[in-house]
Amino acid sequence: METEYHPAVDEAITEQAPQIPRNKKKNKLKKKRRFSDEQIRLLESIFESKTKLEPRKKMQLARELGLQPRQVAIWFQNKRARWKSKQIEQDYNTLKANYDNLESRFESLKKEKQSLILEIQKLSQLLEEHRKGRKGLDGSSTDGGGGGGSEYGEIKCETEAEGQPSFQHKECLGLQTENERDDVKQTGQGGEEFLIMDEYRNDSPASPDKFYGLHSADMFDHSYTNSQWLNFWT
DNA sequence: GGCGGAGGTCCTTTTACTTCA
DNA sequence: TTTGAAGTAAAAGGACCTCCG
Repeated sequence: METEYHPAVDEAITEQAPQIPRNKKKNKLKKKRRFSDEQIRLLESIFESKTKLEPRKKMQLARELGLQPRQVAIWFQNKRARWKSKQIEQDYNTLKANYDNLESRFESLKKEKQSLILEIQKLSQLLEEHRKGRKGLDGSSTDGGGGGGSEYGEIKCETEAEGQPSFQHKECLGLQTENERDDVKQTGQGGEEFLIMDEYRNDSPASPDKFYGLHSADMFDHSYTNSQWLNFWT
């Protein structure tokens, strides 16, 4: 709360800048008055350029303001304290804003993670159903056409990267013939990806980094603690 | 190098004053 | 108009540090 300054009152003070008693208890009649706007303005302007006063400058300033050098020193002292607490408040606000920002990013990533998990579950289920279907048809079909039509119309092979099955692609591998699948297993191409899917299906605690093929530490602030990440992924 | 005084800062508390319900 | 609570700035007091003789 800014208190209003009364010039009339102040005139009395600056004229007779209080003799500062070291022991105020012995001087009950001591008057304490606020500094004038002009005095404050000058003090503030000096403070802006330098927060600490050299003794010489202090004497000079005291003369200019009609104050005791000690009053000037005390004003600077109090001003530094006020300035510091303001700085702390500003720092707090900045940190809080950063924290809030991170928190909202964290929440949206959590949601994204959930929807990806659901998607994976759906796809795994489809894959499983398809495998069962293929087993039932074994011997009755020798179609080696490379997985043309399918009852699972929603799964489409969108990329065909020269025999290197992509993540999407391996779902399509499930639609290929047993022979082709065996080829993939033998060459090891895409094998680990099947493994990952199996791990996921078996509810094993597959590492998310491994699963998504990236490192969380690269995506997020390194200051995030292990336990916090653990909470995130569990 | 250790000592003590002077003078400075920082931190906490007290005091005087102002505002407002 | 008076009064008391709350807020604020000025000042005091003490701990600590540095410099200097």
